[in-house]
Amino acid sequence: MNNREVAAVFDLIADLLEIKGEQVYKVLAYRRAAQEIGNLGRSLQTLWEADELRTIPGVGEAIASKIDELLRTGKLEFAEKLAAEVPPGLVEVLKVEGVGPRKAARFWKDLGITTLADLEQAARAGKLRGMPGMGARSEERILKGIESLRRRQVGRVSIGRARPVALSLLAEIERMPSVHRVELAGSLRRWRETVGDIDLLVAAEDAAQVIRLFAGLPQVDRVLGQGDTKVSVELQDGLRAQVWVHPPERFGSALQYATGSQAHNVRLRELAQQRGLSLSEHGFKKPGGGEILCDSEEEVYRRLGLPWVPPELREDRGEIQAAQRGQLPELVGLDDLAGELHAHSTWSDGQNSIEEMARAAMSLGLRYLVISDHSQSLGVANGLSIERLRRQAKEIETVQRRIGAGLRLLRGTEVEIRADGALDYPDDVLRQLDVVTASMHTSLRQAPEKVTARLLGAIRNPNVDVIGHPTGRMVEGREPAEVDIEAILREARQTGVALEINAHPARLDLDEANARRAAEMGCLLAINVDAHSPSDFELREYGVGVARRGWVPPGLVVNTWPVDRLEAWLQRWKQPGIRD
DNA sequence: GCCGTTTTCGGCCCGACTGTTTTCAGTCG
Repeated sequence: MNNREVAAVFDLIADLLEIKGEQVYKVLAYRRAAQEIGNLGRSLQTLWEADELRTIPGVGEAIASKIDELLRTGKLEFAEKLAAEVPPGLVEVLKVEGVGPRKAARFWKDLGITTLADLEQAARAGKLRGMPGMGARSEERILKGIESLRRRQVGRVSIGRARPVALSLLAEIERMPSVHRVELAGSLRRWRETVGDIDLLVAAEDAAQVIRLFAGLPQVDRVLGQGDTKVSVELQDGLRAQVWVHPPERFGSALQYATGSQAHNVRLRELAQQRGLSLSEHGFKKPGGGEILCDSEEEVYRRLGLPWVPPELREDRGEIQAAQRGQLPELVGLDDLAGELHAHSTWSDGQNSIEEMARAAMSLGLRYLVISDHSQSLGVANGLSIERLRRQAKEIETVQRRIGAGLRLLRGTEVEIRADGALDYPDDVLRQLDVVTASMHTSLRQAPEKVTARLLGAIRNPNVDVIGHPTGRMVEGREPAEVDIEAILREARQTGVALEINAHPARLDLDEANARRAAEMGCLLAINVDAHSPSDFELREYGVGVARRGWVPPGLVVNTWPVDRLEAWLQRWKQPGIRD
């Protein structure tokens, strides 16, 4: 069983226990464990073998022994007994908006409802309105919730889809009267790779007006909920958005609250309690009455004795302890990126010429650009034969002369790691290139040993500088190859090969958990956008978001380095005495 | 079920919104 499968079991247990009416803190404990395991960034199997399960936060004696049973037998007796007690179909019912564990349990015990279909039927037949606290409007709401659940299928959408929509909403709100300031909040501001909904935080005097105007925007399909300080809507394209409006003098605490994560906020509120204060989105409440207002986030953190914590770190994954010790990591930023190591042109499957790509990179202030078109076996992407690769080198030279010294063009390739593990160009061809990125695009579903061996082979080839999108995962829709990521990281650390954080929002590979593990181990990384057109350069910020969420400092990212340091690294095997 | 510069037992955040109620429970983030 892999991490995700184990996490799913604990999430299921949490749902079932909740319906059963088990005490909430037990339920929370299972959820916490599921979340930690899901974000572990290293294989649970490895920790299990080393008898280190208890080092995972939120994993104590009971959960550790359940993990042990799962990894040994692939099953969990506790979960099976629970599933016999509480119908697992109710888990779907829980996903309906407005239905929580209490109602789900009532539906089941009073009406025998055990599936989403049962619930729909009962609501249509008007059987729910007799229950305590429920009337005809509740039935309507539940039917709408079921419809919406089916339409949305998956709850979260990729950040690449949500962010542009969010920015356009933000621009609309900025134009509204009495608005001082608008910021993205929630998981978008934290740069999570998927987001549940778009959260926007507004500082304005006239909250009622902002809420009214927002609810009336043409993009809004329907209003899900509306109050004095917030409004929640579903947009025409199915995305959901939530807007909070607070007066400017409370903006800091409100932004902090709306940014989350929930787990981070819980920790902060505990810290506030230790200081005899109560923290909410409105600010701090003092015990005898009286308030402390915070117009900036810095002020919120300062009152808790902490430096400001970057939103990307706010997940309760050690950032609060690090802040208390004054040891928050220095994080790589978009401005740190000096060059791009992964760009395609019309020579393979890019949409623009080398010169167009170069000029676009220059206009963004980049100092170097590697042209890395696909290699010969990747026919679908018009991969370059050795002959075309040679001719391309001449064009790169020509373009370099035309554009001048402002941008250094480097000759590269994205060489295919073939299914048998061999690289798609012979070593003497690779040796003549400045930067070699080796990637897998085919046979990603090979057995773990095989696909890991392919990557290890590429890393050990002294001509290879970067491993491109190492696991082959796609944010929406494709699982990563089953690579032994620990082994890959160890080997990359050993050889000085950089692992790519592919910044394209469809990929984001390495993901944040693997990026964090890589940074912990001191592996070199490269934040590359894999550009196929000039506009793709704009997407680099998504890769930076992943890196920051992975606590990656700028020094480990090779394309933050100036060109002379980069070149010294590229020459690392060519110095005599090394690796002979 | 987890966890400990208050504790190995007794805690474990805080408020808005909804729908149904005359004061609140449930849900959500």
